[in-house]
Amino acid sequence: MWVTIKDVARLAGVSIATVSRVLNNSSYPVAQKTRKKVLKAAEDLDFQPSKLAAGLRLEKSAAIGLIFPSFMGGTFYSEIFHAIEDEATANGYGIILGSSYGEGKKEKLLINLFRERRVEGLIIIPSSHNVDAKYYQRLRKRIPFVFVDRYLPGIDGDRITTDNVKGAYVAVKHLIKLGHEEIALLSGPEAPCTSIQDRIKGYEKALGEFGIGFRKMIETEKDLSRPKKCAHEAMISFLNNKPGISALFAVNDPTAIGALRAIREVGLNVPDNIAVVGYNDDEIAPFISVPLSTVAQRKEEMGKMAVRLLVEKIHKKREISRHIVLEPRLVVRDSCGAKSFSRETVGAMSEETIEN
Amino acid sequence: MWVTIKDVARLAGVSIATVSRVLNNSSYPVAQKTRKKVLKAAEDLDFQPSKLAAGLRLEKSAAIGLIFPSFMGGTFYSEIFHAIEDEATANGYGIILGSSYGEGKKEKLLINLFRERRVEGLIIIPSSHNVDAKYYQRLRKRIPFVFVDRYLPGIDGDRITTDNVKGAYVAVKHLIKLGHEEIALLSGPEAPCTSIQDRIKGYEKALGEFGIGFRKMIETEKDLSRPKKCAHEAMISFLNNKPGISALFAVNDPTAIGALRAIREVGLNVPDNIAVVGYNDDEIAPFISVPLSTVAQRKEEMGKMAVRLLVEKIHKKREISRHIVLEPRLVVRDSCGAKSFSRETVGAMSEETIEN
DNA sequence: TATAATATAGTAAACGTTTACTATAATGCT
DNA sequence: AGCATTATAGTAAACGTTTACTATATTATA
Repeated sequence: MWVTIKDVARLAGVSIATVSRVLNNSSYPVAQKTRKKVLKAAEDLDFQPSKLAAGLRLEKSAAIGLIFPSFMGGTFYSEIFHAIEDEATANGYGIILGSSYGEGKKEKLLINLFRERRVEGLIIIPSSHNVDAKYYQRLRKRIPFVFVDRYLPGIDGDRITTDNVKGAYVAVKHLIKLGHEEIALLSGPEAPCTSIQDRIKGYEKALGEFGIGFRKMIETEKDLSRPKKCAHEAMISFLNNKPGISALFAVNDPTAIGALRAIREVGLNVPDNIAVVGYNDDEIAPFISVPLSTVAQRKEEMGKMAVRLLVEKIHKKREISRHIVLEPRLVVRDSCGAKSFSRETVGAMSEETIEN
Repeated sequence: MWVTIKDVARLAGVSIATVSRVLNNSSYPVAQKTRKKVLKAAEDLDFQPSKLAAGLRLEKSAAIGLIFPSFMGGTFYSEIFHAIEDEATANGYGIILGSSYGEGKKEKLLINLFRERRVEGLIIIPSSHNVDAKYYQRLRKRIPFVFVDRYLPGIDGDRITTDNVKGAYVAVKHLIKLGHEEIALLSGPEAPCTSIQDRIKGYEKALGEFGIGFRKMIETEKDLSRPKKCAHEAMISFLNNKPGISALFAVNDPTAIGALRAIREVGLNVPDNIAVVGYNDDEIAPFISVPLSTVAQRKEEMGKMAVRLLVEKIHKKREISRHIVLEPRLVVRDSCGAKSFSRETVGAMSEETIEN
């Protein structure tokens, strides 16, 4: 069925060893004219060397596995994905992809499938539902992996995250500075994961620091594929109870957008009646009716660094785990009432990357 | 490094043939107690059979390759991707993924890489830039593939698309029926591909049918990763020239959203000054300031059918090509001034699937 | 001219599976 | 008991590479 190195060898009138050497341009000396014959033959036959066979022989697949919850939650994961893909390609790795839908079970299944394909490492945005911690303990000894965006608290291993406590803290503090005291928090459709939990901590921290007693968490339904709808519904029923809030911190932009719509629908105005801040700085944030203030994450860096950490680990250049924490950045637009800032202002936070 | 069938055999005290038979639960008879021993041993060793080795031996990788332009253009491709993934998983196939960024060159590169990995088939949303037609002619004889959403005009092969001429036609006709005569078309950041070209045809067709002479195409920059920004900028500079339009048909939702923002910014109102219709029915469409009227595509069906077509082809159940054309559906919301329709109304178009 | 060194090419084993073929033990039938 | 049949398990070849090792031709050196 497929053209093999043997076919090329026959056509070129040389041995398969020679073909292999030419095609991998190995350092082994091959006469120029032989080389040309081989190249010509390979070209003529449209030869594609089997990575299955090479992988078997070399005991490396040149592939890494990626596990994402879903691509439906705004552009956040998409941006990370593209960064990972670019960096992986640049490093000669192919990508095998699966979605966990936030389910630990599906995640474990995917990991096992990927292991059967002998991926050399895994990049995982871990689920927070039905997670088998023991499984991960065991996994760590068998294959390198890196957590991105979130992590599993009990599990040691490389990870790269944003400082979500800080991000949320800065966002909420900003609201407080604007004079808000009744600030609610809207959580998204994902089950509580570290990144969200940390944002909640940041929210609590800011409130606590300013001695604000008012706190309200709005929970949504758990449909990962329709984050805006979930947020919209939760918010509508929340607002119907006249909660008397003047500001809202949404744990991500899709959620914020669903909320924005709900606020409008009950006849209120953003930012005058309710100020809103989101999280992620999705591509769409500047383009909605009231441009959304939000906490930006360094998505591209996240993806890139994830691959680099992984490659480091694969090449055994390092034994101990690294935790990279990226700085968030508050982006103030109109939705939190800072109209004096004009259209877009970047908060004064440092952008340096902290490693620990 | 990895646990092999040999290790399992040794631990269980049987031959590797037996292990293989048990683990694949082949029809070949194996004594119950032997089976148990093997299963136990495999479990204890956390054995993962190598798909590289099995693939080599069986001459099939149980993987398919996916090529998307990018995941940044709204949720359209994300939804298709998830549908493909689900259906592929259900059929026992793994997914290898790459983004072409709309570039024929990158696409070709990816296809070759995927072939080296011996994918059994390809699902491609083809680029329209730098495409090597001859390459595809040749490819067709070597590996099954299916085009989704768009296709390459000269190339015969399976494909599944939406009837884009009709979709655009219905959308524009709807605008005309509302009394609009100066309707502009806003194209997106992607290079002209069949799906967009067909939408343009549908636009022309509707205008022609009603004897409307006014037609205006607004072109945007070609940055696939920032569709809204591209649309926004193009639209701003378009509106600054006081073009005197009363309606806009945007070739997709991200573009429409960028335009909406631009319209607002120059002090105009949607739908009163300018009515807008988009295309795709992205998840966000109902949630923006003015809920977006748009043409819905059957994304899930698209993804599912793509896998089914491909699997059919892989199993050689069919020689001739199939073209599946899905029906679009106009979803009328507020952005085109049909406020009498209340919040959301589904157009009366048939939903049946036409095959030809 | 004989010999060492070098350039070039080929042979064969190994990677981890699956499976056709072969071998042996257990059972059924007369 | 003797033979055919069946149940069960093992042996070895093959899939397409890479590469250590071996072989030969060519060139350099004395």
